Amino acid sequence: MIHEGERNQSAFILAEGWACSFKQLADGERQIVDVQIPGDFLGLRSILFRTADHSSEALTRIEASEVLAADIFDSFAEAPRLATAVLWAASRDEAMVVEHLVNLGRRSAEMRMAHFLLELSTRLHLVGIGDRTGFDCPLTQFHLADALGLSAVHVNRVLRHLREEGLVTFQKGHVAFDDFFGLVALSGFNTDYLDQDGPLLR
Amino acid sequence: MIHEGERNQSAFILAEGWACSFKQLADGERQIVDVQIPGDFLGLRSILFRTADHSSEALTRIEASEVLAADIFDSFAEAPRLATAVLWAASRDEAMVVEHLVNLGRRSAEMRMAHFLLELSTRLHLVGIGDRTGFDCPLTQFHLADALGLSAVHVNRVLRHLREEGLVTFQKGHVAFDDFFGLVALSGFNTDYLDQDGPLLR
DNA sequence: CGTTCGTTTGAGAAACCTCAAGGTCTGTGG
DNA sequence: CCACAGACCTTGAGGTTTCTCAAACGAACG
Repeated sequence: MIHEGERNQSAFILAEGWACSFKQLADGERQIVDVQIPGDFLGLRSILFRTADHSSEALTRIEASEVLAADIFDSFAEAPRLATAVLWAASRDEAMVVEHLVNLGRRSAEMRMAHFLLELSTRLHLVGIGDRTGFDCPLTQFHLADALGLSAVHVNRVLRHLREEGLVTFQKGHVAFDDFFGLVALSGFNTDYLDQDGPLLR
Repeated sequence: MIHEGERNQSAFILAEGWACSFKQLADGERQIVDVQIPGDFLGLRSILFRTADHSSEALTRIEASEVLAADIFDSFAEAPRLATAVLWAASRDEAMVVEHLVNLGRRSAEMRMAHFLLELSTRLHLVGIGDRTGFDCPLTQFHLADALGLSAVHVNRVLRHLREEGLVTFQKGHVAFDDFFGLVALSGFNTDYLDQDGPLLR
């Protein structure tokens, strides 16, 4: 959908399915920057920049509406509030990346996993998918490894440990929260960076 | 200047000096998200969100001009291109955070350090400070540790090793590149995410 | 019925951390 | 001028986390 280094890319709004954005390193390693779920903007940075600085990939079959760069810029002239709204969306995106940065920089593997699953759950809940008991998740352990800066082997051990501790069970594409608040306590998860109730439109 | 959790914060444009934005964890650990140098926007996210999701701190004596949220939003109505420019600035900001994320997730301590110093050098050069031989830098090893997700002790060892390898010398507030291209090769540094030559204004 | 993809487990190694102790430099008050 | 405090840097020793390599297992699929 979006390829790092290519020019004149489009942005999309994801209507159905999951995708992820990532950066690939020269040695073949990759870092997943964010996961997109229905309702999310996809590739906004790649239209503002001449060349895309990241890649995107579908994780499931997806439905998305293309958003042309020209349409966005034109709309700013007609509806300034829309500019504020788009800026807000970009900022919320950045806030999530920042939280992921904190995750990688200052939390242990288990805290990272707990935090990641809780963020996903919260975001999915906002668009009406899943609940506090769990959610369906198409990510493999390899995806989790690339997102959390871990090896796939270690991801497996971390998941086993969280399961044995009675906190969360991630098997066969389903995340089941066995102790939601235990997970929150473990990870130090705080929804402030997600719970913004929309752009300030005066 | 900006405090996580507080409301109705202002944004600034840094005219002189250095600052950094960071997030503090419950256990006292902190993660530096980004360093701001002259010319950088500071706290844009904290005016779009009702409450600031991060804190900022001055690293030197600084001079900055306050930018009122209302002024920004009002200007969108009068000059739609300004909206595009601000959105572009926010996106460049995000691109840097993304690159830091890759740094923490997929690079070794030495590559992180090399990448970080090269990014700083490149950004400083863009505003006319420092050159390929080095630059003055007010960051302590504690700051580097908080930025790179390492312990201060390990930062010290990494710096020593890079110095012994003849790559870079960071002492007494000055970074001296002993082998600029060796550092670039080590870190896999690529300026694409910084070199955007300004917003696309048609 | 073999292949592929994802998961699971073990064993040993590497990277990084914590604790602890000194060292250097700078500013400050006596 | 000297003693002292505080901030920062440096080094050692030992411990923990996470990685790599290797092997095997199960489910899905042609």
